[in-house]
Amino acid sequence: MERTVRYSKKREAILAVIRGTSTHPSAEWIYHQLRPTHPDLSLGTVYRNLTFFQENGQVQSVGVVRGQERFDAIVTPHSHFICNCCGTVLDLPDIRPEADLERAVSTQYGFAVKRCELTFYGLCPECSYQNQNFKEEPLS
Amino acid sequence: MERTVRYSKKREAILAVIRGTSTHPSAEWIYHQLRPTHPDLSLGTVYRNLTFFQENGQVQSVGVVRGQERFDAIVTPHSHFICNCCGTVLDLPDIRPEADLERAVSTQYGFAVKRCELTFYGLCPECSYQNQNFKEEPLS
DNA sequence: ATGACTGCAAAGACTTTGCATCTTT
DNA sequence: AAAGATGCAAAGTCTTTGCAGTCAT
Repeated sequence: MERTVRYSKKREAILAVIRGTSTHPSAEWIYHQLRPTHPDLSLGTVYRNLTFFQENGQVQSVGVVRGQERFDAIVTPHSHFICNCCGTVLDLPDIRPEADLERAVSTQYGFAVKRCELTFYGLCPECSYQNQNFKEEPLS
Repeated sequence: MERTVRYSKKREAILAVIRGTSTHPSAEWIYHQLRPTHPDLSLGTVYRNLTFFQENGQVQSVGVVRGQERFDAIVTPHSHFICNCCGTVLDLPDIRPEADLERAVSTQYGFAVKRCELTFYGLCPECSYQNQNFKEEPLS
């Protein structure tokens, strides 16, 4: 039996926050964003709804950056850049792996590919400028 | 002043385990692997050495899969497939994003790109076969 | 009225860290 | 002897979960 989904004001607000930002927010970020207008919101509810949205394909995980999972309301294929210094996650709308690759993985290896993530790591312009010493390895 | 690195038997053993497997192991996996031969090994030491190897470019993180960070001793560019069902991480030696893309990200966006990760998600052959129902659900 | 949704706080899972001890050089 | 590396356990972070109360249908 399918679960009946009910309306919830907080769920709506949480999704609106995710859709209204390009920061690829963490659960904590969403929580703090909503706290002023929803003083009784609980962090657990944010987590529960994030799971809900992922199961429903409304939100995708961008991966874990510095210990926190980051989310994205844009579920159409696109790539990301993650700054090793400040942890910022940015969209790269134009950058996309060849469509052939996904098919190649399916046929060559026999995998049922659902989706594909292309992520670049490095330094964003601000961090490159401010922090020349930060040359070495990812914090990711 | 640079830190002086000293030899350590356990460090050597840890690296050998990572290099000797294609499972893209987690800290816990490495720990259990070594426990029989090194009964006094501590999990903290595994973590400390994983950080060390990453800082030295001997090991790279493949990302966090089901809450555990996974590592890879192959640091040359290659892609991965991650099974949503069993969590297996597999190498895709032949699959590689176009070299142009990395350059494009640098020039178009002004990022200092250090590296790039291409990861495919889906079901591995075993899981596709065993668990047909699994494809119905838009899973995490 | 039913069962979905939530707040709260406790529990869980993974990782980091402080300190005394042991090792390498 | 000096400084790095480790064991141990405590602490830290992030996330999940149980339960009782609230809300949507």
